[in-house]
Amino acid sequence: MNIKQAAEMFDLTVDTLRYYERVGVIPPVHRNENGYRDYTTSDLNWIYLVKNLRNAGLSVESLIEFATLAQFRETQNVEEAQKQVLRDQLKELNEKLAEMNRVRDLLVYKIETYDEHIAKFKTGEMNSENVEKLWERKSD
Amino acid sequence: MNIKQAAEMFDLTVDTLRYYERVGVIPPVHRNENGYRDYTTSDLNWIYLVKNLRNAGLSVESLIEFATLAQFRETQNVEEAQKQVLRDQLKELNEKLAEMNRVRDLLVYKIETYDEHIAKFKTGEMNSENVEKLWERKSD
DNA sequence: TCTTTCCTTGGAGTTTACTCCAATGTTTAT
DNA sequence: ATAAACATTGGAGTAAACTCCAAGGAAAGA
Repeated sequence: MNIKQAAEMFDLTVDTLRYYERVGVIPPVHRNENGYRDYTTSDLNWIYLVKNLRNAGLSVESLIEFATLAQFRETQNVEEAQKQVLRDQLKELNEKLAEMNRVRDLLVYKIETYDEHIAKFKTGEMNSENVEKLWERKSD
Repeated sequence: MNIKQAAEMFDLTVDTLRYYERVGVIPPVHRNENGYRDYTTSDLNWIYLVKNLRNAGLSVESLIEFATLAQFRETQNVEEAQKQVLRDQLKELNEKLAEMNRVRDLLVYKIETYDEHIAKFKTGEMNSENVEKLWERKSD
């Protein structure tokens, strides 16, 4: 499968796919005689996992760590090392989930109470002067 | 309370606090006779909420939308409009949570099965050539 | 064959969210 | 009174993660 098809498959751009390969988020993809990338099922599986982990908020850097780990550890236990990285990322993810659940509860509380500190804006202390660039509509 | 104390209270820098005010994430803070900011409890409550929502992954842009909404709607129902924005952010948050839960399940599955596409790295297809900048250790 | 559409690379540009700096003024400590 | 430690602003710089571009080669359709 060529790069365009692979990109479409995961709703990524070809640039992103090349970028991921360049920085080491996904392993080097095999090329045909003209140097064109030819994505295998294995490659597509990688991309699928990477896309999911990125969506979940994991950094490109930690995905690179996962992807390159095997090369830089002089260990017999590459598989175990890699599984450990996945476990680390799972732990990260679980922590993020816990934090987000906490914030959701806070938000629910704020909506229910709509308390004084939210009502501050009613006093007109907020104005367009205060807004640097977004919603550029000064005095219309 | 001065800006340094406020920053310390939430483990933010004074620059970040000024930045938030400048772009409209928090309302303008009252100044004393010399133009120094003096944070009220209301301001601190704002900062607390903002910090939490940022931690949960909401963008600065959407926080600005929340903060400035009241000014740009010629509505009597400012409170209702603001509550609606909070509800929208809650919805966003819930969607993110659902997605992250899904990814967590995927990760658990990958760890359990450690399947073929992860094992690809064992073949040595990954090398330092592939790693652009991180872990800069080309043949040491 | 020619035009369109793909592919390659290296490198430059963009966006988001800060983060730092210079120049300058104020408050606090010695 | 003078130094240290605060404060202010406008604007420049930075890191992460793309995103775009130029120059050129390859493949597929009319």
